[in-house]
Amino acid sequence: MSEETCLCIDLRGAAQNLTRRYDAALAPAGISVTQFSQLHTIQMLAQPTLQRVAEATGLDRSTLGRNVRVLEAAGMVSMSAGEDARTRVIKVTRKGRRAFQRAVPLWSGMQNEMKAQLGGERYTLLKELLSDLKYIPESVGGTS
Amino acid sequence: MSEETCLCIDLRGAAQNLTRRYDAALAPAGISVTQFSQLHTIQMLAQPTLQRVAEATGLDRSTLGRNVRVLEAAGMVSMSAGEDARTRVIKVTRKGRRAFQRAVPLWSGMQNEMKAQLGGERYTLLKELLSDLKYIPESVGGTS
DNA sequence: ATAAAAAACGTGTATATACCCCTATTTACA
DNA sequence: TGTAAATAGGGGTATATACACGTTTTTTAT
Repeated sequence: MSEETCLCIDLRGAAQNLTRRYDAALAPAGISVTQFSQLHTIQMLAQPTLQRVAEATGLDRSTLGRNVRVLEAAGMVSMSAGEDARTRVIKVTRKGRRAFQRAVPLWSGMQNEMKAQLGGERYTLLKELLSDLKYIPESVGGTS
Repeated sequence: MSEETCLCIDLRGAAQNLTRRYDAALAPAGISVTQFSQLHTIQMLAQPTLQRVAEATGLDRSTLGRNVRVLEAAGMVSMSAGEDARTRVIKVTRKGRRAFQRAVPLWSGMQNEMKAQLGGERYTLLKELLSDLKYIPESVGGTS
């Protein structure tokens, strides 16, 4: 009798739940898991434009812009004009690097906690399944 | 060399992706997947209070209140004072029921699309893993 | 060289979400 | 019974997110 639950809603619920847990774990470093992830991306890309970061994260450009504004207000990143006058280049500040570094072990702790909770094999499986969900097939049913 | 990705961020990405797909699928019925899910919950609970729905969905009460306000503005639900003067009771309107009914086959289509994309066994596995993620263990490492 | 197309960004608007604090009402207890 | 505690909601504030539209700058094609 129990009805089938919505995969999308279940995914969102799990994401919200984990967000709370990760945010709580990172709190001592003064950043959220969103900020942690974005600082990481910006550092990796080395002075990228908003567009680059948006592509790398899969987020909408305007979303990214607003998220980065939060990081900027917190003094974690700074923006400056790029060579291409249309662009603005993002740099992680010293404060941002320090916060990120402090967050790394806390984040690792949470990742390990999740591996422990799910079990290593199931953790790997979940990562794989989530990776599959990133790809939107043109037509799942097939056209022919 | 490839660095480990954040489980939380991966989950959120998948959830955002699926939300887009489900929303697109439900668009002909005039509701989003959020609204679909909430209409379903409200119908199941039969004239519940905000609190009841919040508990059932695992969302914050204030979040629920704001979501329901959107449904109310769309004419999908109506609110009226409950016996307990502190509460407000939510009812799905005829319009809401019609929209929900029209959405059901579209939603089922998406669910099947996801099963097809992942494969039935992996779909089931994913549901199981997501269910596990709903439970926050007091202490994963164990205290004793 | 110029006009059209494309790219990068900002803003407006809207939903989804959470946390905190305040108010009104109900319940429990002493 | 009268007061303290618990419960249900509302509103403020803030982040995360997307889409549509407009502006500026660069590229491309003629």
